[in-house]
Amino acid sequence: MKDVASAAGVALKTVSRVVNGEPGVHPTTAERVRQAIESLGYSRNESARVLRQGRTATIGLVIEDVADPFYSGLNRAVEDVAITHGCLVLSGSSAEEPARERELVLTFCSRRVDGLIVVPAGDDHTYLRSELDAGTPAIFVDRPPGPGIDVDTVLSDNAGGAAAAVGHLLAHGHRRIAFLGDCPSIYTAAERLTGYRAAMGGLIDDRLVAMAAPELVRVRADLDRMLALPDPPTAVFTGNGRLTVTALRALGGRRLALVGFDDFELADLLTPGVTVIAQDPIGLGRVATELLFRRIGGDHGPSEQIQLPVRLIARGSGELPP
Amino acid sequence: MKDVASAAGVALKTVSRVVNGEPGVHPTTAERVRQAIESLGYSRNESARVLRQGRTATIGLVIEDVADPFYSGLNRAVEDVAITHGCLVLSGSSAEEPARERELVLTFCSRRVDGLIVVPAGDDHTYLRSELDAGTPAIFVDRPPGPGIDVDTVLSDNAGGAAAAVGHLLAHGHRRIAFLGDCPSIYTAAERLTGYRAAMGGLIDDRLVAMAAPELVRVRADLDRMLALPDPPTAVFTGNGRLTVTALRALGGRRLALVGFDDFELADLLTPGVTVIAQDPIGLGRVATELLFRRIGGDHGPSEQIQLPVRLIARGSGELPP
DNA sequence: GTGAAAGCGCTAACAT
DNA sequence: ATGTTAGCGCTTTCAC
Repeated sequence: MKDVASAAGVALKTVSRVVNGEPGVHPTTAERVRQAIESLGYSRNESARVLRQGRTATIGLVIEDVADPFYSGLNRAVEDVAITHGCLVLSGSSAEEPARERELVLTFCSRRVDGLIVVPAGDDHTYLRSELDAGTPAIFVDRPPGPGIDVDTVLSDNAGGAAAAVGHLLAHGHRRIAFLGDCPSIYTAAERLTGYRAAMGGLIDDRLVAMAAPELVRVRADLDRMLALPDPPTAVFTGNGRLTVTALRALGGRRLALVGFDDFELADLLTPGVTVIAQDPIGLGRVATELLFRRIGGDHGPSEQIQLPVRLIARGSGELPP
Repeated sequence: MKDVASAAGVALKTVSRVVNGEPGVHPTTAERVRQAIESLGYSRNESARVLRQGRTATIGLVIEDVADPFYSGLNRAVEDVAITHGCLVLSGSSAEEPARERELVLTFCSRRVDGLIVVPAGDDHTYLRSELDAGTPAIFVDRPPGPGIDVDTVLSDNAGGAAAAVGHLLAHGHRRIAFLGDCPSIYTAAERLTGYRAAMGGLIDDRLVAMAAPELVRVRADLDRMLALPDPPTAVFTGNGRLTVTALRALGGRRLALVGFDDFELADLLTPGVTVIAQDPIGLGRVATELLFRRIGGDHGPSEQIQLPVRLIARGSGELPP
């Protein structure tokens, strides 16, 4: 910038004004400066600007896995909103490991991101306390923070969606409805179990409930065990997208009514089409990011807990008779 | 840092030494400094460090869409390699728009990223010349740069894969093989057309070749037109993952042998399973990022053009008889 | 083993 | 309309 200034025969500040489009520069001078910038191939050093202004024009996004279709859709929505605010997105995958989540968040903070969007992997977020106090806004998405941390939260209606799934199967005549959920330590899995239980009421049979990581071997064993019961399930509710796919593989040809939590591409092309409770990952990302920019903009109102609706999409598998 | 120094009763520089783990600090002093850091909740300002050192420990990644399964897999691979080098990843979606690609790249450059990984949307990359000259390494992935730009490139064997797909269908007795490709202006689409033509040899019939964006209405019209010919195709080769899925939807129940470029989740669960030419998005990302870090590390050897193999996965749809 | 001073490239505040 | 000065928080250099 100094070189540009001397090349254009003006002071540093004038170059700064031109670069930032600030008013109060004579058009002729401005043009001269622009020429100098062009011929020297100058481009402003954002790091220095950041250091001075305190704003990085960057937000940090921690998700479970940037390659997961659910989270990558959310990622895209975050990016699209960020770009309208002139912000870039630093993203990282926690891989469902609390330590990695923490490390990513703290790294983002040391880079002085303007705000954070976090899909938490762990349930202890006390490490965030000092950053929040220091004024870095954070929004939790998909899952709430651990106890004692008061931040904005954007969640899907997990329990309601699960209840709707079960209600749909009940309405189609099923009474023996199994639930395959993810590890109960994961918030969403626990919520969906709650919704399942509420909707099943007195029909609950614990032998029809299995909760663990979505591994093919494990899911196949669970299904085999349930189907070998004297009164086997006639329908199954799977607790997330990966479990749905794993269960379909495990079922092989066996036809069982099925409703899955989470929509996925090609659900309509399978035979039968897969009935799902569709979350709105793009909506989650968009709402969270808009809220984040309100906070960055200085909105210090009480923390908000937003819940987004889910919707049932009937495609055939959930309408099979018992 | 100043506060920490005075709290610990030492000079600024000593705090810096402790923070950076530099040698030459008395253990007792170091401990006192660490206590001060702890109690003040201090964390180093990376922006200032960057300003001073010139390294941002950040790389920029421009892909078509962070939400696309192919590119999000690549994104994850880039992240995983970057993290082993202590780097974070700024990612952005070009949405297949050259202007957006350019803007993202230049924004990343003005933030002084240590390196760039680009899936180009446009074919004019002269705007990168000055950045490359300034020493910012860039790796192009999936598609090569426009003319006159000499950078490292990591591509899949598009033509070879397409030829293998057609060869597979020929081996199963097909002679009337259609090709549904993406816009021919996209490098990969053009390469795959080349491979298709080479493998078809004298069997080429231009009425069986259609290239345009993967929209359901258009793909359905193309297929309908081809299937209404006096000698309709008995097989189709689709030029990318989205076209494969769109073609499957457009075909509805009609059984036609099919091989698709790009693997996708659930390809094995459809009936019949979908035979594909599988690219290795994770390999592309990993190889590109490893090469990038070699460049960042000071390797100024001649630019490399790397081609990754693809492999055919037979699942049923490509083995249907004519 | 420790510290003082200079300066990275920029912008904010205050001249002129 | 333009220029001057100070300083963002850190690392580098060199002195103690």
